[in-house]
Amino acid sequence: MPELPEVETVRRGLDQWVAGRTIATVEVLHPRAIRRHVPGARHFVDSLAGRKIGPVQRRGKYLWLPLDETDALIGHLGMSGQLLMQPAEAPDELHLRVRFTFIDDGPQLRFVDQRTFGGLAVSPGGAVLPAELAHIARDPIDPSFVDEEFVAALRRKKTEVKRALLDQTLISGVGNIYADEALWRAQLHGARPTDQLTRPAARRLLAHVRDVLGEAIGQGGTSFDALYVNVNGESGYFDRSLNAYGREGEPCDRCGAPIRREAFMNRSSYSCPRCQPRPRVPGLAGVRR
DNA sequence: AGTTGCCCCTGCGCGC
DNA sequence: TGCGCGCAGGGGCAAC
Repeated sequence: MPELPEVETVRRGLDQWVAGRTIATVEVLHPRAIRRHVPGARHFVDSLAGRKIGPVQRRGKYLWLPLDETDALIGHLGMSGQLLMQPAEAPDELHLRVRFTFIDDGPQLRFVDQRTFGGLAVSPGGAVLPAELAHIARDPIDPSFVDEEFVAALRRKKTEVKRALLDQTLISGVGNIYADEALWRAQLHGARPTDQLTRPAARRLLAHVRDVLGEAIGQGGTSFDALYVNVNGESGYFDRSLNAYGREGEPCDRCGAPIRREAFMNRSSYSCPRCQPRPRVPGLAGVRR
């Protein structure tokens, strides 16, 4: 569920609550939550106890907590993961997977994940940038993101533009909601072939991606239900600003035509049938419906 | 080598 | 009331 704005909101909260604190104990309540930590649960627990956490980092939808400026604890929220700060006396959440306590006896850090697509792992030597995240591109909020490199790489691809936006090795942090929102703003249908986009069109799309992500961060992300909340259990408010995602049948905020929903990769895409017409003569990438 | 699908899970809302 | 189906903010990896 969480995309860049939601993960960034969690990162900021985590940074306030855990940076500078030292882990006392770690409890793994579900093995799937650390399946990416190959050496196993015992090793995971042992390599975290006594470690001091540094400033919380993010790339795309991944988070990491530097440990003593050497290793890192990597986290991904998947579709339903939460990182929550809780007092020790708070009852265990139904889907509590991993619990961290600290030597200061302050609030616990809890990883809660209904669908278990998320997970945690320790990255040896990963404090600056975990090697496990080397394949993740920079996100468009990152000051080191190079716009013209993205524009060129996008236009080199032979795929549909929405698929490209979701490709975390090309541009990270964008998921199903914000891809649809950026495409709505750019008035592009997601099935448009990337190699037919002009440079100006690609630049406009990138600007809209960056804008919508930034605005959503300002609202604390998008919450449709209790599955996405920040570290204090609070919802975000960007759902009020959505123009396309989840709005099937509602009037387009630009032209009034009813927003359409189309099947896309076992999910859905939302767009305006008038502002975002399907590509006319489909190239090879545009045949699929 | 680049691109496309399948699959991993749990829970909720809907229609019958 | 109950059950089956479709659907949900993601991504790794096998198969083309």
